Amino acid sequence: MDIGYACIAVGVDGSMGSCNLRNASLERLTRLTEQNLDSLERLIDYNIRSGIHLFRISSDLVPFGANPVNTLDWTKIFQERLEKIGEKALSAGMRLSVHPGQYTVLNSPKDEVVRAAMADLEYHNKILDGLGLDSSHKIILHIGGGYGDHRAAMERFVHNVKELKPGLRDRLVIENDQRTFQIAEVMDISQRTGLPVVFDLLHYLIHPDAKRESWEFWVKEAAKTWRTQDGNPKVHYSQQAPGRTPGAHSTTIGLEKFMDFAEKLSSTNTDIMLEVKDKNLSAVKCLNAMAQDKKINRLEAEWGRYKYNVLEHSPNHYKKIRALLNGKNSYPVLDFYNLLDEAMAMDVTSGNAINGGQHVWGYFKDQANQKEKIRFSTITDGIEAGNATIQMMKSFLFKLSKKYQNDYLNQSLYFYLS
DNA sequence: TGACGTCAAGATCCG
DNA sequence: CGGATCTTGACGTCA
Repeated sequence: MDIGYACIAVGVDGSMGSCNLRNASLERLTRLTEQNLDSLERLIDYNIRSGIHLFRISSDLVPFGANPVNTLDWTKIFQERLEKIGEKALSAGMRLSVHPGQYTVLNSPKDEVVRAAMADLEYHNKILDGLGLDSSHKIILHIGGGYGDHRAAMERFVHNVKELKPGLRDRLVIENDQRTFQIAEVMDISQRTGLPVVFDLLHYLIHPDAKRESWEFWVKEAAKTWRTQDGNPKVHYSQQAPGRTPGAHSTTIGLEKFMDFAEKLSSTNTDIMLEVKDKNLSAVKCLNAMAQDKKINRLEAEWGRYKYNVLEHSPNHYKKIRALLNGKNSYPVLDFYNLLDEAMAMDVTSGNAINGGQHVWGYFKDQANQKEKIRFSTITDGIEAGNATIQMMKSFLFKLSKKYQNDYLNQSLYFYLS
């Protein structure tokens, strides 16, 4: 079982640059694509360092990659680059995927929308082809609109899938959505197209099938649709953000619920793609929860990254977690993350923020110059007086961390989470 | 016609 | 002028 996350990672320079249609010159598109490949490689490197073997590549990799305005032969131009990145991921045992969003509608009654969807699928397929990946690296697609007649809409989907070229079709996987096509309908389309099914748990909970079969049932049924050449079955897992509109993803994954889910899958070789705001952070959390080697150093490494965040949220939790990790022979993964999540959900008071900032300042106070010393005390005084912000303090400390090349702080999440 | 979701570019505001 | 904050863009469907 592999556990992964989508598109971007907290603490990694992996953002995808874009531009608007008006100034999408070929020069700009070339430059952006090159920068985005740099970002992709940094993300892959991070995944390898972190033991993450499942990752979704952002659709923004090539700006306007499916738009006629982009006439770049980018798979040729960046062929070497793509192959190098693909090889790196493959040799680390990584499984990659892409996921066109809600606006890629293959079953539209409008010809031009279908053509655009096909172009978009071609674009996504070119990413995976360019990276040199086989058909176990998937393109996950929703069915599309209902148009007041699901039967006809499903018929159009089945018909249009058959129009796709074989190399692309071999990569395609279909997913249940939270609005229109529930899992039983998607399974029906799978029967008629041979496409494997990604079961999305949260979509199912919001929009279940008419017979209300259990999710355990559907996970098993969906797993049967995956052939050998498709690789391991895959599910999407997310949790509802409390008090937000149904389907909104939670900021982080609650571990008890996740472990209940994952333990029921553990014998099936199913991969779990997390959809959650804190991305890689939850992936590492869930990997640690399911780890075979229950070594405390996993949690200690996490603590090293989170400790100053915890301190600025709650000194009390900071103490509790330190005490928890003193028992060197145990592996209190659930207690650890429960305390961590509880702390991170608390409001940051200015007093606690300054306290946290002063701990971090401790790394620099001997090497800092006079101007920097004055600046730090001006900011901390200013926070109490109301004319400086916690953000100002943290971005100043971030500058110092980079300037003085503090490796321990540079891998900390202190500068990336508020 | 706007809401939906997502991210970053672009625009504007602030001291 | 630099940094923080708001708005826009790109996509298609549906109320």
